[in-house]
Amino acid sequence: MYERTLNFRSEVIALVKSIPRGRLMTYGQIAALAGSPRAARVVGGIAHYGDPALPWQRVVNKKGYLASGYPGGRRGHLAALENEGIKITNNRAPIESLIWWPKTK
DNA sequence: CGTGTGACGCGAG
DNA sequence: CCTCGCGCCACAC
Repeated sequence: MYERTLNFRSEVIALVKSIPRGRLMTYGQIAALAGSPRAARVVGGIAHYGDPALPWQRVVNKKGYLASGYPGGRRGHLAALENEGIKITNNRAPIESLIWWPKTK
């Protein structure tokens, strides 16, 4: 279906908005839930050019490392995450314990 | 309207 | 263990 692409952007936005404070999701995870498991890059693209008001600070890469293009750089990203109670060590977040799954238990 | 780049991820070598 | 390359979609120019 050709409306898959339109849904993709909407899904990504909806997913990002649904991430609770203090929780994290990965780009690949969001991409997969939005319908394209290998479109992690696209999520990054939406993050940069899309709606800046969304809580993108709760989105990190699979290793838990911070985003380079975040406003203020990794430093700004780090500050935003620590502001939510997430402890960052060496530019990396403990995603294993903070990862958030919207529909999974 | 066509092309390039990007806040990523994973398989192969 | 490491480095390299492809895939994916959106958005800027």
